[in-house]
Amino acid sequence: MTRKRLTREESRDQTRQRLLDAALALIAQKGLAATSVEDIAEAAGYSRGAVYSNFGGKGDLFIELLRRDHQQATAEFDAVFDDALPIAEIRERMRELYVSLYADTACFMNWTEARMLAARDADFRDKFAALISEKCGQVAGYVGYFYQRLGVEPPASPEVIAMGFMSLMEGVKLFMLSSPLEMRAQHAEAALAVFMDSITELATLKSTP
Amino acid sequence: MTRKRLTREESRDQTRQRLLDAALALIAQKGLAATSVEDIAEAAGYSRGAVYSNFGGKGDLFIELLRRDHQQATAEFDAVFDDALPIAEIRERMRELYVSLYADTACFMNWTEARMLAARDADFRDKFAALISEKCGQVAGYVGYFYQRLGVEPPASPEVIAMGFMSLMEGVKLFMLSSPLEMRAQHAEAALAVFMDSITELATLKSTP
DNA sequence: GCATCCTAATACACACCTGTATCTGAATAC
DNA sequence: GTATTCAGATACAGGTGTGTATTAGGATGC
Repeated sequence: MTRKRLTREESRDQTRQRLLDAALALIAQKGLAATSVEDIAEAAGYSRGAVYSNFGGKGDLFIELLRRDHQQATAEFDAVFDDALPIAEIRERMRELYVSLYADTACFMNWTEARMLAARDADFRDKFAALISEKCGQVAGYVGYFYQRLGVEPPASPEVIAMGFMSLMEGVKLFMLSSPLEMRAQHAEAALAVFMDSITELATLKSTP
Repeated sequence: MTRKRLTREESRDQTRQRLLDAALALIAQKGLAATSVEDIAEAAGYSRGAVYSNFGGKGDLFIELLRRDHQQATAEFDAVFDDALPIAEIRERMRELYVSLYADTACFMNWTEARMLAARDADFRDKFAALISEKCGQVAGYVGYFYQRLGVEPPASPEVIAMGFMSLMEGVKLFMLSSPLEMRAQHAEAALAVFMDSITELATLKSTP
């Protein structure tokens, strides 16, 4: 019971975080359209007024949710991407990070929901673009770094490889969540391995002719 | 004006097809949740009564829409997959079919919407599974056929390769529609080529050691 | 040509959501 | 300790949706 007395600002931030947490879970579960402002507020332990007081509305809150998630991921990403570390260490940490990110189904569902929204709504697409652009840059940096370390000419620009990689991941994950009987976890791994191994094996073969 | 006088059954079928066509376009554009029964009926030139008279409701109509699309794709698929034709001919026709299917954005959006729904709703997932299962079988058959003709051991089961292939396609397409500035058409092609070429090139290399 | 049947239109009852406007009570300032 | 400020609750007005029950009118059968 040593709960610290919160200042106004801290309290407000706590409210925002709780609302975002509730929205994360609910939207992942029911979808953005099926989730009402009331649902979110209630799940967070507030009333609708709290949402309108803290965000412009449901759409605004959703963007904020994506932004927060993106920032968190960026922070974790940056922590791994440290030039001082040996390449093997970076690779291993990156693999762990990827596994943990990939396991987060709620976030995945929300990003996919966002993609659908972006495909349909030009306004949202513009806001979404800023986030995706950064994310692409990060992954492309990682891809370029590894091809450079390997001393192999990449089969396409790092940006293109990065986007292909992300697309493959997202496609496999959505397939798995929507058709779990067809695409079991082991199949997903195998499918990813086929594509990834082909690329890396080919790169390795070409690096030592 | 030689419009044939329709029998009741023909008339009813026409109504159903028009409703499905309208739903196809509207749901692709606005999403399932944001499309009301009234929207669909009105776009098709009917009133809501027509929908409830022909389908169980919006959800039922959506499943029917997917089923119809699946059947059409199956028919086109079967037409190409003819053992009597030389392999090169099949390959070329398959490529054309794939390009035309891939270009159909409205259908793609609806299938992706269906995937999201399936990921969230167990009941829908079961109905969806039947369609996806068949589709996977078709593509897997195609994959197996080609590896067999090539005389190369596939790097994974045809089913797994098929699902990986489908996931990649869908992932790239969704990326392109949601982030058109990042993933332009040429990038999408390049990204697909990287993965596909790696696999086929590797297979070819291994077939002639 | 009349009775029947069936498709689709219309009317109704109910539920839900949004956004704004107003209010309340607790935190801050002096 | 009183006044002020602000986060969040509550009330309200308006709009939209669903599914069912009823109705109208053209197609079918005899």
